[in-house]
Amino acid sequence: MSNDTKPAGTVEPPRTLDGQLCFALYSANLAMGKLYRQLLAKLDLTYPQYLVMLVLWERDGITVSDLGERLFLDSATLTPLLKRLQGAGLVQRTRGTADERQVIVTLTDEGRALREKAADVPVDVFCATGCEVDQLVDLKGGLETLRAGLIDYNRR
Amino acid sequence: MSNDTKPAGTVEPPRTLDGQLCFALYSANLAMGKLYRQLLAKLDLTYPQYLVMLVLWERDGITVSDLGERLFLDSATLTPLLKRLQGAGLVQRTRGTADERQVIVTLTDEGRALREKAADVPVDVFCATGCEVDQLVDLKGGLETLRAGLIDYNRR
DNA sequence: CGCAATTCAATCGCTTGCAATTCAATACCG
DNA sequence: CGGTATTGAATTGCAAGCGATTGAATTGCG
Repeated sequence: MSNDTKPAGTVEPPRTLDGQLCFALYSANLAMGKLYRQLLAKLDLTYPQYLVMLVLWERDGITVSDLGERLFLDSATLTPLLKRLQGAGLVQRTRGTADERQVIVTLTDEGRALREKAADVPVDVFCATGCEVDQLVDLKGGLETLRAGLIDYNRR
Repeated sequence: MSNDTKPAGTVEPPRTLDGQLCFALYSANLAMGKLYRQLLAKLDLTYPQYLVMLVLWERDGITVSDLGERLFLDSATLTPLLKRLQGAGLVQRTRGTADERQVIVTLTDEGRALREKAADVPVDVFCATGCEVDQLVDLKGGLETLRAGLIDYNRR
């Protein structure tokens, strides 16, 4: 569970797989992805597609860039994904009128309706974790702090 | 930072993207991946390839299955990845003698030597997080607990 | 105004991740 | 022993992610 004994006052970075935060993050994310794949199968959504829908259910009619900023993804990932959502009839993509470079992503009636069918997903996820609420709240906070630090660093 | 006000005694699952643990996990993992891509570029390793090397540096000469069990990945992911590592001259793949179904993955001298060149990666990662050690230790523990719960659930 | 710099989305090429399937080798059981 | 079940790795097909580039629209600056 804990690290090896370490000399006081020294930070000893781990050399083992299980000692690394990155692997805990990586593998927990894989496990979460597998859970969502299972839960979202009945909605015919993938996990990233679900995240896009979450954004659109919050704020409909946003640009690809805005979606990307929200999800930390770029157009190389979003464009094909949005085309698949459009193919599934959940989303419409239209060029902006004011600025024709932009593409506005809009929910269809079907896309809006899917929100109800997805309503119990978060509850199912919570149950699947088998964790206490407080623990998950702490975890979420820690992840957000980590993310902020990494993004800060990634932007040099 | 915190959720909306919630009625006492009720767990109210969030409906917003930022309210979801899964998104914190997903996006922190993306940010971590970007950091590793940057740090590993000079080693000509991808992030998953680095994780494989971490395992091999701990225990050389293991099967593809063992690797998969350790990393929560299957042969469909590992086989092409290992072929690329072999192409890079870091790894050798040989059929097991006792059981010819198995493939034993072994480090080459070059693969072993790479360990030294990768020695400072964990330190760099720690610095990049901008977090306190205690915070990261807590986070790692929380992620491992979450992972355990999810894996338990995923196995029905 | 006119032209260079920037921005936005799309595209290409590559590497994961995984469900489903295949094929060979081994284990199991009557 | 012989045949079936299981196991291990590989393969196929698809959906992310992302670096790098492209092309078109807009901005900005002299």
